[in-house]
Amino acid sequence: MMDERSKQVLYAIIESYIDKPEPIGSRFVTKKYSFGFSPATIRNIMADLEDVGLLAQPYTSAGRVPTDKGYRFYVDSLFRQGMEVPFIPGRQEEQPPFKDVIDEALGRVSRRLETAGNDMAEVFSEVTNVLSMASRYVGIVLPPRPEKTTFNRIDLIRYRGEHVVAILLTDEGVIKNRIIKVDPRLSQDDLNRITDYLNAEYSGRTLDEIKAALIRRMTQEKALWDLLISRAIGICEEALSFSGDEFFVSGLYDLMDLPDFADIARIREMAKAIKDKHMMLGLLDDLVSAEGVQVLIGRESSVEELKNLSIVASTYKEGDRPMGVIAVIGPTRMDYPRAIYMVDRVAGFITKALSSSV
Amino acid sequence: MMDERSKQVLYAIIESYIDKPEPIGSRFVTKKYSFGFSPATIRNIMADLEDVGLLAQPYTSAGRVPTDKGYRFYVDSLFRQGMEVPFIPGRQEEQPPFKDVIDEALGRVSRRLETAGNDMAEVFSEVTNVLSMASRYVGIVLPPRPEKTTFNRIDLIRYRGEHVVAILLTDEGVIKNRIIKVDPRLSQDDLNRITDYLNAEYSGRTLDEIKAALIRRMTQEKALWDLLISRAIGICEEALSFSGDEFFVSGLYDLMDLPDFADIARIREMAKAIKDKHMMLGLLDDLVSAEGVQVLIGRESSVEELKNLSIVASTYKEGDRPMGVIAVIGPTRMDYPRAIYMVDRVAGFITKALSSSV
DNA sequence: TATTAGCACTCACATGACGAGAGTGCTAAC
DNA sequence: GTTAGCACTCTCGTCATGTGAGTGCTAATA
Repeated sequence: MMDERSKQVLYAIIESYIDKPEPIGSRFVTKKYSFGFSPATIRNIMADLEDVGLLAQPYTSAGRVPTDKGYRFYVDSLFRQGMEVPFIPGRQEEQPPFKDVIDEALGRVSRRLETAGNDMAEVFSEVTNVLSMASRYVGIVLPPRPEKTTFNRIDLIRYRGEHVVAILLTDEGVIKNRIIKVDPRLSQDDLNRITDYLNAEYSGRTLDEIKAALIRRMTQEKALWDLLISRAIGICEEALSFSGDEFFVSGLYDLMDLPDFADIARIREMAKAIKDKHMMLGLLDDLVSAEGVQVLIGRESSVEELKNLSIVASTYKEGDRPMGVIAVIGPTRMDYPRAIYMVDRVAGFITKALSSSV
Repeated sequence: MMDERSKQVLYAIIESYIDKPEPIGSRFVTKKYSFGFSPATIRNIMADLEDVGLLAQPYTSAGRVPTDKGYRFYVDSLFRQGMEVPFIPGRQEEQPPFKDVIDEALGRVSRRLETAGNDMAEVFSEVTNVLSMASRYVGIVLPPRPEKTTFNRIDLIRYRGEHVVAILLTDEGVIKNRIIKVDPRLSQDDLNRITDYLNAEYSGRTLDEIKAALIRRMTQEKALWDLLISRAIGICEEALSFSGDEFFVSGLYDLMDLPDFADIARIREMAKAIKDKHMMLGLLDDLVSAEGVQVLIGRESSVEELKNLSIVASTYKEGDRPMGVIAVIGPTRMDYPRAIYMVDRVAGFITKALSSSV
């Protein structure tokens, strides 16, 4: 096991490197902190840390740089210490208090939303901005997977001849509309009867369940039911079929200002990775079941494009059901305490918004 | 006035430069085309073209590069010739026929939309992608300014206690929903009466007109009207108040692959410019009234951030009313014939989609 | 035994010199 | 009016060189 001193040196290097992405030398460490040792001693410690794979040298006789494993060690220690930044002798606390930033931003959002009455689409979009602003990295918010949401009601409105607009409301405040074609002979009365039926039948169940139920019905008893209901089922089927592969992203451009993305190849790689909705969804979807804030550092995600990026994610819930995921993406050299705090706060905010709106 | 030969040399240089953004030398021109003159003669012509400001030299004794004015000359000649690319002796026609690209893409979109029944939000999103793919630059689509759209009907649906969801349908297929707070004592019957009233009163008028009418009423006769109607007006007011400062953008990342954005500063500048919704809206909004395809080259837009970018834009219409704008943004060194063609086609497509859906 | 001073060594990076190459402008000949 | 010829200019890549930051190792020190 590593002794306390080695850890402190590791943390010092990580923090310094996060602050400025240049290889950290032994002399620098002694100057910035007050370990009470000479550079030579620090050098020995650094060599040891390199041996265990927590630090790396970009080239012989340069300063040291944290490895993914080093960040992992640091983050794990953060979690063990209840997110308190570890002690390092002589550290200057120059950090502006980032906790106020998010308080203020979320306060503004909730005030703004009061008038809008918790339209969740608004919430998600606003909150994505807040997340990226506050973390200074890319903010991502996955709205509730449509299938997990709870059917509140559906309405059908005649629209231009043979179309109806199906408006689907869920308990979570998510609203979907779809234009679908229907038999032009259906009157608004017919439509009303259909919606009455659907609302009575399915209210309070998740869209997942409803889909399953619909399929069962359509196969089992297809000829038996009366025309209206079979139509209702068809319409409902159509209304429930949306892709659900959308999510909110914000802050991509600000990320470009980081020195980590000084060369164009990196920017492109990053943009490509984040644009890859499919991969992103797969990755974040896996986290929906997890508890608390999750951190994926560089190669840990085993996605080649993300090798230089870290993800800090958390689920938000409705009651005790996890509904969706929010995340911050930034360079592996990320201000983890800040990012973790932001993600946690924002996830809490959404959870609260969801429960208060029921 | 310039003689034919000078023009051809200008066009040759512009086309060559568009093909590959490196200063074009006299020798190169004689090799690639067959003017039948020696490099020395071409040099003389080039010097003349530089004198009138159509070409520029990055540094003494480098090849020539087109200026904004040069592109403008080229584009104007395109317009004069009905978009036919000008004649240049000995040009190889190696261009793959780009007209097929867009045909194919738009075909796919319309097939896809048939089932979805012309949900305009879908149309705009799809079409933005097509535009950026086909042009290979950034595609931008401004949906109809909400105020210009025509009220079709409004529906109010009770939702969780004191909220109602207001669903606003326009003739243009644009659907807006807003959650608004209402007096909880209003029954669904009351709501129905309100919508009946609003639908009867305002159907077929533009949201602009309606807003004006609402304001007139609210001030003029506020106490006189019965409670329900005053409520109806209040709700309608709320339902009509949305920002409308959103637009669709696609293809920003592909733009980064262009050699024009080889250095990071340019990318950042570009991203910033395009992200600046306010500026963008202002710029494009001005074009709504214009006829046909508009081209803004570099500094012509008099927006500092756009000095290296060109915009090719066109309005789409509903009937003869211009509803919104689409545009392609790329480097001033843009394949103008292609971009103009794409913008024109896509604008036509949207116009058709709008009219066929009425 | 842990720490440190001293020192030789390594490597990236900035600087400047240099030559090759592309392209020009000009002049004189065609 | 056109072109060949030529001197000239400027960029860019390469190479040599020096500097500085930082290391690892060894021997001296507390």
